[in-house]
Amino acid sequence: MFLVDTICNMKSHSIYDTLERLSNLLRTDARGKGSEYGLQPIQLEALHYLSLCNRFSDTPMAVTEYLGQTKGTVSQTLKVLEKKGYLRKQPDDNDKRLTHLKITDDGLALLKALIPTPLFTNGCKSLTNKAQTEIDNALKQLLVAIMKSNKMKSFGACHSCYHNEKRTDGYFCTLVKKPLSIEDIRLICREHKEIA
Amino acid sequence: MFLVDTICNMKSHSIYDTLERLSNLLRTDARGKGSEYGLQPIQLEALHYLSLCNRFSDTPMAVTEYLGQTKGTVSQTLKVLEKKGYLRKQPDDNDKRLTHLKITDDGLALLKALIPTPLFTNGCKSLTNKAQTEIDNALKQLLVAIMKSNKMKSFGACHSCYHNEKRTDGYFCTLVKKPLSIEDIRLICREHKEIA
DNA sequence: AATTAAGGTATCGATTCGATACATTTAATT
DNA sequence: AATTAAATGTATCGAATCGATACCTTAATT
Repeated sequence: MFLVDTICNMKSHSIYDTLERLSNLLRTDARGKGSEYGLQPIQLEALHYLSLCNRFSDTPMAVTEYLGQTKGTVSQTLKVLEKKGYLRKQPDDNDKRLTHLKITDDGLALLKALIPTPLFTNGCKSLTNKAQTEIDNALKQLLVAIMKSNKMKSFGACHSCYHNEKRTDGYFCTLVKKPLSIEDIRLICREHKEIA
Repeated sequence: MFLVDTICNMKSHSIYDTLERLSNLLRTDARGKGSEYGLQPIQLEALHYLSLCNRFSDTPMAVTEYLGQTKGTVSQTLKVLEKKGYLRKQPDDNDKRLTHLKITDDGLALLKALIPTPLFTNGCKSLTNKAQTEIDNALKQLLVAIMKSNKMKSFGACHSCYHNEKRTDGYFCTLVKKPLSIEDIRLICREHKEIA
């Protein structure tokens, strides 16, 4: 195993190991901080997603796809968040199957206090701006590589999306056929498709 | 929030978000692959740790510290792994409180098949060696920064440990007061202390 | 010898999570 | 236009995670 790694210069084991440890650190910290508010890690992540997505991607199904769980599980998670007053449900005007999930002010305040977690913020503060930028780029590169080679939904922002058109009066999504604001194109979308 | 990020060139939000997504991808994949063998993500991670640690760090308490859980939880995890035949418990010769956890051949075969997960391996294969090295370094840098600034146990390998001495006939740990082999100093230790 | 600390197990309750079934609404097909 | 298929969302069940607590055994300390 080690021999093969050396010959092929495959770093996948090393990258995986480090990522697994970072993942555990984050999850443990999120669990600790979230428990002060009676929230589980997955509930915090769902709320976090809702603070980053656009108005076409704030439904239970979108959360389900983003978090890689089943819709039954997500349904329960959302019920808890709603009961605690961190989000409210809002029926869609046109499609009666859809429910939009809107974060409340309490929810936003919670996220601001907990994300990124203190443990993580401390760590980043000790790094130079240059190092932070390099780490940021490296992580994004890895994420894109994994998503592309496994043909997964990218959940990128509209500004890098195939369906987004720049027009004289702003932006326009050719998929949902609606105009997009400056705010919109910075948020992530479940229908995102990377520009060829 | 965004304004502050720009002024201070703080990438912590971006890094956190990407890391959270990568973490979810890994966990979801590990859950899916592990379930084919009746194993949960945390059980796989415990087994994975035991394949990386040295003979002074293969106890339930060490696993507890590494995974950031409580010893009760870990006790259950280990019971499952033992019942499924992926590890066996071995009492310590000197300290009757201690139990060493030894991975079986079945356990090793399982890890070889599941770690890194296919999703992850696919992603890495699409990257150049140079990119992989950069990502590997970036992740390690981030991990060390977080651990140092939060004064956490490093769980590094002996070759970078304060307690490890190079001697004429090999290596020696001045903490546990025992000689170390070439194999030993490549494994991670719960007592690891970074050289000054 | 008595006390304290450490390693480990057992048990409980709240929560996660996948699987399944179900209801409602929309889209597709005939 | 009527029927069928697909998509969204909820409810329920069982297995498993996880923290908390209590408890036992052994080692270290006083």
